[in-house]
This record gives sequence, structure tokens and C-alpha cells, in this order.
Amino acid sequence: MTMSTHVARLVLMSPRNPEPTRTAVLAAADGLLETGGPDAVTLRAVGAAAGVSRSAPYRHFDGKAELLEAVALRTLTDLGAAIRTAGAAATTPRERLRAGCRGYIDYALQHPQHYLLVFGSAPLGVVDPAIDVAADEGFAAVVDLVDAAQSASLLPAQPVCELATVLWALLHGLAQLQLTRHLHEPRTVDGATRLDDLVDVALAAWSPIA
Amino acid sequence: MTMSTHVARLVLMSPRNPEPTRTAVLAAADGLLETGGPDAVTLRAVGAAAGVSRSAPYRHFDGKAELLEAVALRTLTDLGAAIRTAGAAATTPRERLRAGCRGYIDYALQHPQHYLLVFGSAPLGVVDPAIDVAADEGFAAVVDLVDAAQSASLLPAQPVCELATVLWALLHGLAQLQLTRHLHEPRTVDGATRLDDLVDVALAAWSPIA
DNA sequence: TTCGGATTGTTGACAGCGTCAGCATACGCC
DNA sequence: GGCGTATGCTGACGCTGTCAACAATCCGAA
Repeated sequence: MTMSTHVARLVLMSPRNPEPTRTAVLAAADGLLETGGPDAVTLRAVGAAAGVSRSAPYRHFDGKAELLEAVALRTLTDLGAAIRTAGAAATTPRERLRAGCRGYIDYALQHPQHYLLVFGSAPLGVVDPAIDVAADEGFAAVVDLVDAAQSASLLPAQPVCELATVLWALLHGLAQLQLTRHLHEPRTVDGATRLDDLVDVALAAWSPIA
Repeated sequence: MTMSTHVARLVLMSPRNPEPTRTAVLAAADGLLETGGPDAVTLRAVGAAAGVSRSAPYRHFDGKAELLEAVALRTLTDLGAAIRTAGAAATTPRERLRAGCRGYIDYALQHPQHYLLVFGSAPLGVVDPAIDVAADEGFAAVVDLVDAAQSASLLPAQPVCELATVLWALLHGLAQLQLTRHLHEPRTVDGATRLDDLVDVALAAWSPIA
């Protein structure tokens, strides 16, 4: 059985594809997280889903925490890309601001477990510098959004960095309160459509030319 | 040893104090959470800190999840009270709005682990209705804040419930991004003082009479 | 007063978890 | 051909949440 496994791995090992197990392990962790929540991400389950044993991930990651950090890094990169592509699709500055905000929230709602992995709890130890870089790039996307909106007089002329932080906090708050089920009926109505309305409420209230 | 334990328990058992172990267990979970983070909240550690055995909590809570739910309930109640007392201390409407917001953020920063327990991740199963009630009361405090501010023309005249949700999301976003260490140097400056400044930025931008 | 159920606490045990040590195999270079 | 390195596997350890079985206490009814 050991030999057959190795033969199978040999077949998968194409020359352009280095570290296929690392990729498989990461993909397995990704899938388990999204389908079963954080409790489903077990090294044993990850190994099984990736077709390897329970401790094979240790050859590619320094432990469970580092494996989850790699998942978080990819999530953060994807989130930044989601903001930019959503904003780029719009034509007018007003639509661009709205689309960027919706891109952020949509990504969070479509990847709830990944989003909560990144933003839900305090980091356990020292964070991978690459995560900081990815977070900086994501924040830069928000800064660009705010900058363009200020140029079009859609947001007040306050320091762009602070205003971007405020907007980020607002988007994060809306997304996370929704994901943790703290926004529901009598308090506010459920669903993504309603969340977009709340974004509009906030942006309209911020617009200097009310 | 068993008998001496029981004698000690008898001494502690004053007539007006029902369920002292339940209280001790809850307090132990509270302390362990705040000092050691979520990983330190072990039923064995909770039992030891409360002076009982590892499975004594099962007589008062249906399992670890329900114990943490009780901690979350108390946290949510305290948070609502913190908002109200902070707001009540202020004199002018403008100061009252600012004080309420700062009360929210200060409570979150002073009880980071408790705050993240409540708002950090999606609830595992069905939530205790008492938690919903406490969350409703906390939200009502924010609604009152917004209502009074609108009466003083400090916030635009949008539907109070939606505006309160937006403000809640903003406060939650600022607090949580700070707690999860996502706000730091080049992005924005660290510390509670800076966070209060960001609240002022947002409120000033929302103020119709800029 | 006595007795029996209900309440509350204890220990023993079990499966599942992350993690490491030790061993086996395959690859790539000399 | 031979060997170091990389990669994978199993066994084992301590820790966790949880439950079953047992003991002690309290309280209301006879």
C-alpha cells in the first residue's frame, strides 16, 4: 500500500509542479475550513483529504498554526484583489466607491469561515511578515477608493489614511456582525441586499453634498 | 479529603448565596479567559481555579459551550451598561454621543478576550435567547445615542435603526481591528487615543453641519 | 424521626486532538 | 553504484471534552 501510494504520487509529480503535497494540503485545509468550519480543520482530516498521512503536513508547515496562517495569507490576498476588481468594474466615481465597498462585503459573505479566520480572533504568536504585506495591499485598495472618492467630492476632505481606516472599520463591522449573526430581524433585516443598503446609508451620510 | 472539602463548602454556603459553585465556576472561566486567552479556558483548569473537580461544571452547565455562553451573556450585558453609563456622564448632546462611542470602544479594549468571545466567531449552535435579549438591549443603547444625536442635528435624519446599525458596525470594526492587531504603524497609529480620534473623524464626517 | 428521591460532586475511562521521535522510502548528485 | 537529503508513515505521549458509575448531602413526606 505504501508503494502504490508512492507510485500514485509519482504520476502526479509533473516537472512544473513542485511540492504537490504542500498544495494539496493547503487546498484540503481550505476546503475543510469552508465546509465544516474551524473545528473541522484537523491535521488528521487535512491529511486524509489531501491523500497523505496525519503528520505529512509537518514536512511543509511548522504546525497547525502555520498551516492556517498560509490559508489566511491567501484569503487576505484574495480580499484585496476582490476590492480592486470590483472597483475597476465601475464607471463613475460614485459607482466605483460603492462597488469597492460591496466587493469587500461580498467577499466576506461568500467566504465566511476564511474571513473569520483572518479577522475573528487575535493572532496567537508572531505574524508572518507576508501577511502584513498582504494586509497593507488590501488597505491600499481602500485608500485608493477613498482617495478617488474625495477627488470626486463624494467624501469629506479629511486625512485620507484616517478616513480609509474608518471606512475599513465600517465595512469590516458590517460584514462581521452579519457573519456572526448579530444583525437580524427586529434589530435590522437579514441578507446581503440589506447590507448593501446599510453601506449606502453610511456613504450618503458621509457625502458632503448631501 | 472528600469530607473536608464538603465541610469547607458548607462554610461558604450562606443562606442567601445559592449555587456558589456555579458562581465560582463562572468566575474562574472569566478569569482564565481574560488572563490566558481562549486556549486557557479548559474545563480542568476551570474546575481547579474554582476549587472543584474537572467535571463539576457539568452539574451547572450543559458543557463547555454553554459555560462560555454564560460568560458571553454577562459580557454583552456589561457592554450595554458601559455604553449607557458612559453616555449618561456627559452633559451636552455632542459630548454624550462621543462618550457613548468611547464607552463602547473602551469596554472592548479593556476586555479584549471577552469581546472577541462574543463577536469574534460565528455561534456554534442555537443561541441562548437570553443572549439575544442582552444584545437587543445593547443595541437599544446605541439607538438611543443616535436618536438623541439626531434631535441635536449631530447626525443626518436617516432612519434611526439603520443609522444605529451603521454606527454599531463602525464602533465594532474599530474595536475589533484594534484587538486583532490589524491597525498598526504605517496603516494607522496604535493606541486607544488614536482610536478615539478615528471616532471623531467619522462623527465629524457624518455631522450635517460640518 | 426516618427514609427515599433529587441534587451535587468525585473518579475512571474513552475517543480525538496536536505533536514529536523513529523508521522507511525515493530522489538527485558524486 | 552509493550516499545524503527530502519526504512520508506509524507509534506514542500528554492534553482535551465528555460521559458513566459511584458517593455524599439535602429536603420533603410518611
